[in-house]
Amino acid sequence: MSVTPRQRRPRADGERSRQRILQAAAELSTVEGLNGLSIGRLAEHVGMSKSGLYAHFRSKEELQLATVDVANEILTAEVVLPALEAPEGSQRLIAFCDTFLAHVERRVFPGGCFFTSAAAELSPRPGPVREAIAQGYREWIGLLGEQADKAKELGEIDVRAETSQLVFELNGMLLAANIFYFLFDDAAQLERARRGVRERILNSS
Amino acid sequence: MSVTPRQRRPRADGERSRQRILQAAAELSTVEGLNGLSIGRLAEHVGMSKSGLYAHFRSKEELQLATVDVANEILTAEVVLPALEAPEGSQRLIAFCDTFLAHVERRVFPGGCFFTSAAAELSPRPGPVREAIAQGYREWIGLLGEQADKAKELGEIDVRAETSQLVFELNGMLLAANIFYFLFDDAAQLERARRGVRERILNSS
DNA sequence: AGAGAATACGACCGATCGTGCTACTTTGTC
DNA sequence: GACAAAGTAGCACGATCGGTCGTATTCTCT
Repeated sequence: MSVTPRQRRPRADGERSRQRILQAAAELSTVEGLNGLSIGRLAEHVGMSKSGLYAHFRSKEELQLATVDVANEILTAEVVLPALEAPEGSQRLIAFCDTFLAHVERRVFPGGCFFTSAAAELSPRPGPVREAIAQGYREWIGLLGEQADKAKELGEIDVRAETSQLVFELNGMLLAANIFYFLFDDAAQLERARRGVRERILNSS
Repeated sequence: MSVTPRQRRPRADGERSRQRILQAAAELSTVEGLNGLSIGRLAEHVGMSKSGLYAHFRSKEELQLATVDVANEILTAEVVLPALEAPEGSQRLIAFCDTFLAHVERRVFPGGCFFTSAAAELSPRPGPVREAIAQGYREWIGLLGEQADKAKELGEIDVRAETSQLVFELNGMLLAANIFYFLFDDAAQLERARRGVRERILNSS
């Protein structure tokens, strides 16, 4: 029969180290890239030895997958949760976009949205890490879609508007704002997204 | 006084090699990344030795800058020129977007638009290479802006519409289509962009 | 308090990184 | 046809890559 693998409880200090590592990995990889970030530099950055790092992750890929997970948690805390204060429907839809752009501007990640840079880097490279990124993006798209549908129910936007199309366009503005904000070092890009989001939603009503 | 350095013409075969190298570099870097692409793999891919490759470029950065240049030329040939057949104004504006999306779908670059992936990778990394990418993008944005302005003159779109805002949103759709097309392996993303572009322009009239 | 797992380290592995140097072949110019 | 420059390969360098191993320390559970 299947045996319970008798997993050992991790130690408290180990869990703290693990978290420090993953936090740093999520931040650094928005600048260096998920693949470009090397174990050595990461270890040095958190003040550990490479081999000490390997006590927590058996391979670089396992580290990358865990990094995607904590990046997701950070995004939830910094972008999703704050937007839940807005009432459901188009207001919350706008709030999601605003909190997203705010987290870019506040440099929660030094190189912009983690999923944006990871998706751009890994989208042409099939494998488990790309799948994890894709899954994260699907959830985000789902969140936006939910509120778009809710907005239809509430009569805030036309029921004939196609949700997937609307969400695609909103996401496009967020993507462009994120990349061009850093490429041109120009905050006006964020402002254009904020304005575009509002007009696009208003135009669907 | 200053002496004319009596430069010799480069050899024809050398120029051919150089071109082969840069063509391969432009293609490979959309998958591996401009930084992730190593001299060794590139040399192997074009069937040369690393040192043979290095006769053409004094450093990796010089290779990257030259790669941006040829990528620009490829984009001009594959995206810009074909769109010039469309009449100026909103039609050519749409044509630019269509030929862009077509070049993504036709896999002119195996990992999607060169400038998109390069911008995502290098936008948080200041330096000459990022500046070259930014300059390339400025030219592209300029092209779109020209046609938007022309469309205003022709009365095809409302003169009160802000060109920079319109171009930003169009570009966002192209960006999103490019990345999500590869991330989700889903051609519907391209279709959404084609539709979104048309509706966005129509909505400005 | 003692046992044993979890954590962390330093040393080390083979491979590959970007980059020089040297030598040989090929080619354009006078 | 001579000669210099351009092109290419071979080889080697110091650094770093992802990863392993043996060992010492520290926490946690009984």
